[in-house]
Amino acid sequence: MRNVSRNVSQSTKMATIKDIAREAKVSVSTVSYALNDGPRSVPDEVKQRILDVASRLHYRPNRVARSLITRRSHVLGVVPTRIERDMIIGPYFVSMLNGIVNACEDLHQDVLLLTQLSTMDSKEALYPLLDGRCDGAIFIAPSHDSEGIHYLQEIGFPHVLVIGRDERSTSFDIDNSVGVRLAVDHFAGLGHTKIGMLMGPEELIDGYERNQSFLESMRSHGLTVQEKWMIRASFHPDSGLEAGRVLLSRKERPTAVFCANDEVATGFYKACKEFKVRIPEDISVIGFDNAPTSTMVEPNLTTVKQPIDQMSRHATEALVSLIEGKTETLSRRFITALVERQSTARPMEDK
Amino acid sequence: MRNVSRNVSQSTKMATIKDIAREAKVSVSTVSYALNDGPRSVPDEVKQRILDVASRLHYRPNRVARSLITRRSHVLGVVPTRIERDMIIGPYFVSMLNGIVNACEDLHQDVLLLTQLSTMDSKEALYPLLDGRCDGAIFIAPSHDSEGIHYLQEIGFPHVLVIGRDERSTSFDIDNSVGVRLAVDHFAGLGHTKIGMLMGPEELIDGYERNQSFLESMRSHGLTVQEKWMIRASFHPDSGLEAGRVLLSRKERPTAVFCANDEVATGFYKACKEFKVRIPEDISVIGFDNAPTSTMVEPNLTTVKQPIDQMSRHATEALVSLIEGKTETLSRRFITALVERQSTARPMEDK
DNA sequence: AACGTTTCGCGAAACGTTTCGCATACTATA
DNA sequence: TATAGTATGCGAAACGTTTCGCGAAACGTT
Repeated sequence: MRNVSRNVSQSTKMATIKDIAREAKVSVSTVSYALNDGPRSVPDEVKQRILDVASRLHYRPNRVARSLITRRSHVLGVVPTRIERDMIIGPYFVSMLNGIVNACEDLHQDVLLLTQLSTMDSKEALYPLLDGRCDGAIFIAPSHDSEGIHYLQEIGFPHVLVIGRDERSTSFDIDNSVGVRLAVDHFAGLGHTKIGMLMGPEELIDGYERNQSFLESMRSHGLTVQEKWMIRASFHPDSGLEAGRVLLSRKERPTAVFCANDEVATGFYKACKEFKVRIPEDISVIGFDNAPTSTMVEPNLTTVKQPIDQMSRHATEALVSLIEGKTETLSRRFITALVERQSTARPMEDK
Repeated sequence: MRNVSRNVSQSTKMATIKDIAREAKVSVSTVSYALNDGPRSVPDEVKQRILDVASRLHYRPNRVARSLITRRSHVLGVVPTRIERDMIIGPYFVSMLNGIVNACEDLHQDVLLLTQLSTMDSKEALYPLLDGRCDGAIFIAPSHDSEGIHYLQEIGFPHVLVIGRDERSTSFDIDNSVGVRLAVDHFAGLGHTKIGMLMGPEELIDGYERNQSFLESMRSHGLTVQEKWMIRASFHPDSGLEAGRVLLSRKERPTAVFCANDEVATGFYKACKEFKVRIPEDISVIGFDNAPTSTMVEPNLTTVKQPIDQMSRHATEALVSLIEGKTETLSRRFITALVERQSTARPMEDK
C-alpha cells in the first residue's frame, strides 16, 4: 500500500454530469436518466436538450465512478502463466490472447493484462484481481491445482480456465489423448513402426497428458515404445534442438518422431539439418498446436490443430455469463484435428 | 451509453476500510493513514492493530474507489494499430507488447488492451481512453497524422508513440534509413550489383521510409535500381510469396533481394522454393525486424534488428514520466544493427 | 505556570456516478 | 368530483476511498 502521488497533469479537465446538469438546467439525476435511457423515463424534449449539452461539452461518463457504484467494470482480467519473463511471447499464448480480444470486442468488454500474478500459489498473489478493476478473470494454462484458483472458487469470484482443467472451475481444454492418437494413427497408417517422441515437460498438464497418450496410442497399435527414442524436452525450440541432437545420435534411429508441440518440432528441424537427416524422406515429423510457424518451416509441418479461436471465444463468453450470474457450469473439451502437410511420408525401405 | 445491469454474482463481499475501522475501534481516516503510511503518522501500537485486523479480514483496498479520488489508476492503455481483426497476432506487435509488459512490471503499472479503437481518425474514437480507466496511452505504430492523436495533444492527455513520429507527441522509432543502408552496404560489400526489393506498403510510415531509403542507398553506392525488380508487397508472408513469384518470373533475376520486413522475407523463401532458387547460393536475402521467425526458417535469415526491448521500455518509462507531470519531451530514435546469418553470400560468377 | 509545537484522533467533504424516495402535476377512471 | 395511477422532477444517499480542518491531549521550553 504505497503512497499516492498527487495528480499534476491532465490540464483540460473533463466535463462531468454536474456540468451538464447546470447547463441544461436540470438535476443530476435527470441527466443520468437521459444519458442511460435510465431506469426512469425523461420526456423527449428535455432529453434532447441534455444530449445536446453533453455532446457540446464532449462529455464522457467517468467509468471509474460508474463502476464504483454498479460494481461492474466491464473489464476482463487475463492471466497468463508466466514462468519466465517472456512467456507472453509464445505463439500459443498470443493466439489465445488474440481470440479473447476478438471475443471481447463483440461482448463490449476490455482486457486487463495481469502479468504480475506470476506465481498464483497463494491467496495473496491473486489479490490484484479482486480490487474492483475487473469483473472476472481468464486463466491461460494455469498450473494444476493452484491454491490461488481454489481461493477464487471459495469466494465465488468469476473465472474460467482455458487450457486447464479443474472440476470446480469452468474450464476449457482439448482432449490431448485424441490429438495424440491422430498423430500416431497417421504414422502407423503410413507404415511407420519405429516411432520416437520428443516429450513435453511433465509439470505442464499438456506435456504430461501428451506423453501419457503417446504411450497409450502406441500400445493400442501394438507398437513397442523404445526408451532410447523417448527424449524429454520443454516447450521451446532450443530444447527441441538439444533433444533432437540426443535422439539423432542414437546408433539406431526411428523413422518417425512425434513432437510434443510445434516449438520443439522447429527445434528438431534444426537438429535434422545438423545431422543431414532429410524430412520427410529419412524421418517423418508431426507436431502439436498448429502454430503459425508450422507453415514457415520447410517442409511445412504436419501437426495437430487445436481450435484456439473457438476455445478462447467460448471461454470469454462463459466468463461473462458467470459474471452476469449464470451458475450452470459450461466446461467443455474441444476436438483436435490432424493437419497434413509435408513433413510426413512412408518410411523408406530398410536397406 | 447503455443500460447497466444490476450485479448478481460475487457472493462473498470484500471487507472495506469501514469494517476495519469498526473492528479496530478507530476512525476510517486513521485506518487509511495506517494502511498507506499515509500523509499523517499513526502511532505504532494502533497501526499494528489496524494492520492485524486488515490481514485477518483479507482486506484489499478497492482500487476503483481509490482512483476515483486520486485520479490515478496506474493503468496504461495500449493501443495497437489494427487494420484487420488479427493484427494483434503479428510478431512485431507481440514483441512490443511483451516489452511494454515487462517495463510495466518494474514500474508497477498494469496494461489495458484497447483494441476497439481501430480507427483513430476522430476524437470520438478515442473517448474510451479518457474515461478514467487509464492514466495514459501507448500507441503502437499509429497511422500518421491521426486526428485522434491530435486531439489528445490538444487536451493534454499523456501519450507516447512507439514506431511512429509526430513532432507534437513524444515518439520513439527507429532510423529506417540507417537500417536499410546497413542492408545495402552488406549486399554491396559482398559484390552484389543486381539488387531487387520486395517493397513495403506506402501507407505505413515504415514501409514508405524503407522504400525511399533503399533507393537512396542504392544511389549512394552508384548502383542502378531496376524497376522490374522492385515489387510492391504488404507486411505479410502471403504477400511476400506473391511478390516473390512475380520477381522470380522475370527473365533476368537479381542476385540479391532486400525485403521490407521479415514476414515478407519468409514469403519470399516460399517463392524461392517453388522456383527452385537456392538461398543464398542463387540469391541472397536480407529482411528487416529480426522477428523470431528469422531463426526458424532455413537458411536463417540475415536481417536488420530493431531494439524493440529498448524502445518499448523507453516508451513506457516516458509515458509514466509524462503522467507524473514531467513535461520535457523525451522523443528518441533508435539505432538498428545488421544481424548476419545464412541467407547472404557472394554472388555466383556469371556463367 | 504559561506558551508554542507536535502528536493523535475524528468527522466530514470530496471524487463522479446511479438510483431510491418523495413531492408535485397531470391524466384517466370510477 | 373524488381518486387512483402515472409522468416528471429533485434532493440525497450510496459506492470505498483519501485528505482537509479542527480540536484535544501531550510535550517541551522559557
